[in-house]
Amino acid sequence: MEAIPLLTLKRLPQYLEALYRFKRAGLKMVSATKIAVFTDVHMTQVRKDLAYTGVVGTPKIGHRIDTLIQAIEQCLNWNDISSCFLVGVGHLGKALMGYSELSKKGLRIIAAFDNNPELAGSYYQGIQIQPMSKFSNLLSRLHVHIGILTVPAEVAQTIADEMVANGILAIWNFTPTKLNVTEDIIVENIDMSSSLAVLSRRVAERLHHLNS
Amino acid sequence: MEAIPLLTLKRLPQYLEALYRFKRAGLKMVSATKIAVFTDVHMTQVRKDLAYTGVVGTPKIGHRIDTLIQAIEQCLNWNDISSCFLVGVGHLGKALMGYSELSKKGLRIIAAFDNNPELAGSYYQGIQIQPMSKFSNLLSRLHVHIGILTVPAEVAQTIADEMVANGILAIWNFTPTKLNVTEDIIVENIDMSSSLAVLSRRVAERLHHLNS
DNA sequence: TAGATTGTTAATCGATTAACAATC
DNA sequence: TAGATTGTTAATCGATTAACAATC
Repeated sequence: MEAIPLLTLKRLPQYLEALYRFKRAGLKMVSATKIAVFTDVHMTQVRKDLAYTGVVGTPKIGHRIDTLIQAIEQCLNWNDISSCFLVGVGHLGKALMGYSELSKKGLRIIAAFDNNPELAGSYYQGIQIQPMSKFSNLLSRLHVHIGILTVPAEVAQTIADEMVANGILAIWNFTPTKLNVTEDIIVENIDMSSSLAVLSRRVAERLHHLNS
Repeated sequence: MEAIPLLTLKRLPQYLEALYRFKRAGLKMVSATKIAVFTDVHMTQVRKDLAYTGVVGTPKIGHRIDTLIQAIEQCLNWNDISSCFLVGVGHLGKALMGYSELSKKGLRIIAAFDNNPELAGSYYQGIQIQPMSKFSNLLSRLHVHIGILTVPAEVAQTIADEMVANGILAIWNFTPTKLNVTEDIIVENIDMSSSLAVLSRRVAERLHHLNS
């Protein structure tokens, strides 16, 4: 399994999105150029990125859409479904629990946890909600590697520690807290702050220009 | 208003987070080194990034934390609050409506919109929910530039078009749909897919290594 | 055949890191 | 004074873009 550049990895889902569209539109073949136009990525970039997936196109023709979808999904490991746990059944947690796209991207939430005793035992979107006390037991029984963290910022570190102590391998962190975990734990942050930083600044620049 | 590199911009909120912590811990001064350790960013990188905010530190001493916070917040325009509209009061929308950090980051949701007639007129977290038909009217009256998009993927483009038609300047897009808008509209995407791509791949690589 | 496309090598660009003089 | 820190210039690194030969 060779390394794929981080930025290539981040672009692959965009290509996939484009490919699904083209497929829905009834197309069978696609060129890097077409994908480039759709995704606003440079044509050569697309070609290079696709090369990382191992696909080989045919000159003058392009790529079979199906083959390309397969290759990218395989690259991202979105073919075989990984089970995961979600901790923190607030609005954000529920949004994810009801987000059907997740299973198309290789992730299935098989249990949710929340310390609110009123929720314990209930179901949401077909997923049972457990008290945090059951986390350890279920994790070891169910071979889960990934934890989704959607708790309030104040308890994020505590819950993350608990996840790690129980043997979780990777945390998808939706909280604004920078988690302090050992090197071997994989952490991916959904970073609203950095996105908002870019948005705010660009809006400010725009308004500034309009006024001068 | 000079340009700040995109990646610098994205790191500034991390520094801010660290600075708030240091401040809460009672510190008055901080060095780039300390921030670097906390954020896992290279020391020199931190120094360069801070330079973009215009602050000047004192050799051997470092920076005043308060000055630094001020400078970064100013850079990101998080000092003066921008009003914004949110469209799509599902779980994700509600999560944002209840997210108090937002106002600390210069954003206040002053109205929410949803086409579910049952919600029309009701309040959530003190924010009134309006039918989409009122969008245009309120926008022109209230001087709003930013729209938060938390609708289902299928209608994202339609609602975005509506926002743009009514004069919105920037869209913070929480849907997985790539919005097709004119050049002059600022779009910032919260891209769960690319984050999940990185997570999935890294987990797959890790498991692959463990098994070999 | 000619045009479109591929894959790849070379050139450019931008961002990160290293090195270092200045200094409270 | 010596160590720690700053700000800045130079070197390195990686990613993007340009150029081009190969080809169905």
